[in-house]
Amino acid sequence: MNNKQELPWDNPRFRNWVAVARACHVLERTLAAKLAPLDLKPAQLDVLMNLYRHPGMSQHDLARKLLVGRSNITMLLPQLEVRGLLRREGDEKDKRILRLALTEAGEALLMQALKVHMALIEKAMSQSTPEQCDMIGEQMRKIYEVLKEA
Amino acid sequence: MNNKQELPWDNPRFRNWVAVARACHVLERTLAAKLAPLDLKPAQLDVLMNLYRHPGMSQHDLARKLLVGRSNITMLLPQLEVRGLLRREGDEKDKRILRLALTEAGEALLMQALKVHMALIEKAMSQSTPEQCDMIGEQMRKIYEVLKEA
DNA sequence: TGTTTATTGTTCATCTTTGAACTATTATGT
DNA sequence: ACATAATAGTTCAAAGATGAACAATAAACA
Repeated sequence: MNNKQELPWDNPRFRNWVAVARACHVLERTLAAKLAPLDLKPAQLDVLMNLYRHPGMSQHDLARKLLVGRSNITMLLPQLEVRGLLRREGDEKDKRILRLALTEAGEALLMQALKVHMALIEKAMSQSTPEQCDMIGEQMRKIYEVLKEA
Repeated sequence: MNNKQELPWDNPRFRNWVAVARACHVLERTLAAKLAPLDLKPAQLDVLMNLYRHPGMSQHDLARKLLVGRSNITMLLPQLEVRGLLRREGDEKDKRILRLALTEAGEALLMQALKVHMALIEKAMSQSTPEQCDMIGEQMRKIYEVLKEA
């Protein structure tokens, strides 16, 4: 009963996805190290990035964008609010909702952090042609869509 | 001073990498949900997979493979050892080293978990042609190599 | 040999993340 | 209007991950 041929490691999709996961993991850890001088963690940078692009979003929206629980956001935001990087103001129509936005300081720190992030990604993907890079992004967006509602 | 054109979101590499990270994140969370019935977490599955492929490896080797700290391994292994999924035996030549290997039960559980993992990856990457899939894996392995020694 | 340096694994304090239970507010349905 | 559902955010306890300090062992080298 030799079922070695059915092992995942012989399957290209499996092997290649493992490579994706490993690349993600190592890039995340490298980013954490490079962000340390700014006293910022990857999760916090994700928050700042999303608030920059979607000012006025609620904590619930933010949690969904970041693929984390709402309680995680609750624990994460006060640190950034105390540092004066973002504002939270109650929605006037719906008193349950807190609307989030970056402050000037938050935007300034974000720009510094983005330089670091950008440089790292440039370095990581410097081996890919623009066509390869776009194709990768396209496939990954498909994967996200397939799994989002699973 | 309009520097919008220099923002990362206008950079294809940045946008595409964000898609990679999101796909990774959502697949990891989906995997965690699908592994729950086996009482196994993704990190534990990673351990079992590595021990299957590299029986006799040390905890230090395992930590490097998984891109985590040694202390993480120390905290992770006893749970699996108590469940009878793996063995730890001291190396005879070097008494510092503990050699790791799966038990029969560990191998059996791994096979079940791999079915789940495999099915999920198949579903996620079903939209990609074999050529696209291989190219993605190739690029990701390059990224890993570039960042490994950063 | 004897001393210093490196390596392996553990411990521990700290930080992060998670999910369930809870409060307050809004929406729905009768 | 009133009761019931659903939603936004918080709290809290438990689990996970991290890195520094440590003990035991091995390696390097004088």
